[in-house]
Amino acid sequence: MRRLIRHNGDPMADPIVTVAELLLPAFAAVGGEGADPVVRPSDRADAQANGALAIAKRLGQNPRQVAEAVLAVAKPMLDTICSNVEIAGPGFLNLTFADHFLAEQLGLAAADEHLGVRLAPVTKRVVIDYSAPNVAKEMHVGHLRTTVIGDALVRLMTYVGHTVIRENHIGDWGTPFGMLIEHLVDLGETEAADGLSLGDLDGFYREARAKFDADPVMQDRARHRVVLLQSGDPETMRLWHLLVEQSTKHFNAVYAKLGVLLTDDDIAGESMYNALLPEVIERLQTAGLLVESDGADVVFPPGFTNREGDPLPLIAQKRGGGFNYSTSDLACVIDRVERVHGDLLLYVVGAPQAQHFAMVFKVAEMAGWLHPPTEAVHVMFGSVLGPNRKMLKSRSGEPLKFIELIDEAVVRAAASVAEKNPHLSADEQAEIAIVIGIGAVKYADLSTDRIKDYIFDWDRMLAFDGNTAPYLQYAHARICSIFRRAEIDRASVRNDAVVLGEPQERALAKRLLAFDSAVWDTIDKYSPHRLCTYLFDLAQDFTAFYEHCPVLKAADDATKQSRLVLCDTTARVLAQGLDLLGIVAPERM
RNA sequence: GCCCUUGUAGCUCAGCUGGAUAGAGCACCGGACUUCUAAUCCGACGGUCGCAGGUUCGAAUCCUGCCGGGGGCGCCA
Repeated sequence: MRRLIRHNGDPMADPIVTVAELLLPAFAAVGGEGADPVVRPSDRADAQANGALAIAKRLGQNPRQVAEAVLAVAKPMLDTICSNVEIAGPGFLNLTFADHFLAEQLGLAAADEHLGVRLAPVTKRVVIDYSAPNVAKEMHVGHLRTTVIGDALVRLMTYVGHTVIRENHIGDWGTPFGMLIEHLVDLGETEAADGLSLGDLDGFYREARAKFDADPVMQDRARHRVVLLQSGDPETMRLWHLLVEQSTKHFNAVYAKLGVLLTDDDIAGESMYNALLPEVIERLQTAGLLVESDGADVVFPPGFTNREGDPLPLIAQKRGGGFNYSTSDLACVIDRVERVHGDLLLYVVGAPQAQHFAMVFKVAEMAGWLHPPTEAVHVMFGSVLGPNRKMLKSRSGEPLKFIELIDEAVVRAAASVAEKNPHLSADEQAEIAIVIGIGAVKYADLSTDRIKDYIFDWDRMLAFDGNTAPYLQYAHARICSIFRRAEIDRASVRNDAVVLGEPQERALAKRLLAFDSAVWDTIDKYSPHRLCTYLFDLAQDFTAFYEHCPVLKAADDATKQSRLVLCDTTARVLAQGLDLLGIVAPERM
């Protein structure tokens, strides 16, 4: 990958970052080592450095004088990239970038395959746990957020150079499998396999559950079958595998439709950790953490209490010797640290499990399995709500199936495409409808702060105005249209000179250069909505530019070439940004 | 009861490692298509940032308390 380098040897970056680095020595000279310039985008100028106020407070000095002292040191450097620098208010340093600097920086970004986004200074092995559907159950809306957010994080981490290990922690183990396997036996393998391959996983599960609930004989058989499963009985394993196989076919069909990166190679189901579970107990025992309580073997991590205010245990081994999901998640930590050698473990799991993971991570730390710099993070998220602010359900009251969700999105998008752009061929319309429909669903999910619940609203997510995928995709398609119409090769303009005249050109250039910060901000907080907000701002800046600055009919050739660079770079940032979210940007729509 | 999380414009949401007048979008109102896709743009309207204290030169942002929403709190995952 070709990377462009700034004069100082560092890769290029957002000008805000560049100027912050530039100011660092001046602030250190006045405020002492490590004094933060606190550079932020400003509506009074291009950037403002607020660091003088903090220094003044710490040293008990007049903030304006501190700002002046900083400026005295930094002025020669700033003059190379700023057209105006002034001290304002109580001691803000307001910085206006010189047009030639922005133009030059944009030229570098345009020529850069990585669009000016810095690579990670240290490459980590990032293990990302996401999606995690259950075997013998259909994927439903409850898997939407983990799948979409997790996949975006995979793409983001990969983009900045980290090594990413995807793990799909499917629910393929545990007591329900006794019942499911017995039901399979009752139906006969061939018939059961046929039924399952039709995709009626939920029907199969429902029948098994009904039989189990009604019939004590079935309960006995199921219990016995669980024992066989736990002990690795070959015939039982073969039947179990049949269930897993049919289910993963279904998962893969969903992932393929959605454009999710997960494959069979990423499956790291609960069953995988089964062999490790006794070792977890042994190691907890050795570490002296295991306590017997009510017949179960538990660990009491400090800081957790129950209803009565008593210490809350993490149950490692149930009364009677069985294991549970805590045991499994502890094994999982061990595996990801010691076998996979992950430096950063991300768990993209819903917010209700916050306490569970806090306890698991705590116990893993106490046992010495998890220690800095290795870090485990529960990337939690809120629920998807229906218009009534309750959990989203289908008409029948069941959780909305994933396949139905996708299909409806595509049908709705197809209606819009047919209405707005009827002259496209049927094939092309169908293709675009898929990209728009699925993009809309994903974007709606990613564009709000993941920690909060959000209301699932078809009309809003498929609207062409506002912070939606179609709006961004449309901006991208319009740019492609310019090049198509003029028969200009996109790549051919990437080394052309940039000239910034109109305010819309300048605003667009500044925004394009902020892609770097947007990507990193998103990664630092594991919050894809930050990238969404950026892309929406970019699309708005672009359409403003598009309305005010004719490209192909620009006044002179230099302006036209420069605007083509702006257009091409915008399209690339939009397409790349959407791709990082797992969304496709079509060339026409 | 304890813990976690959340409360910003009529609606849906940004902003929350404290910074100068709180931002979008939708809806509503007024403009702009013989002009690179009007699936768009420009403008106007609209908020005691749940309430009350505190810290600070400065608080939507940090701290405390209260009120409201959601979730969790021993052998399901």
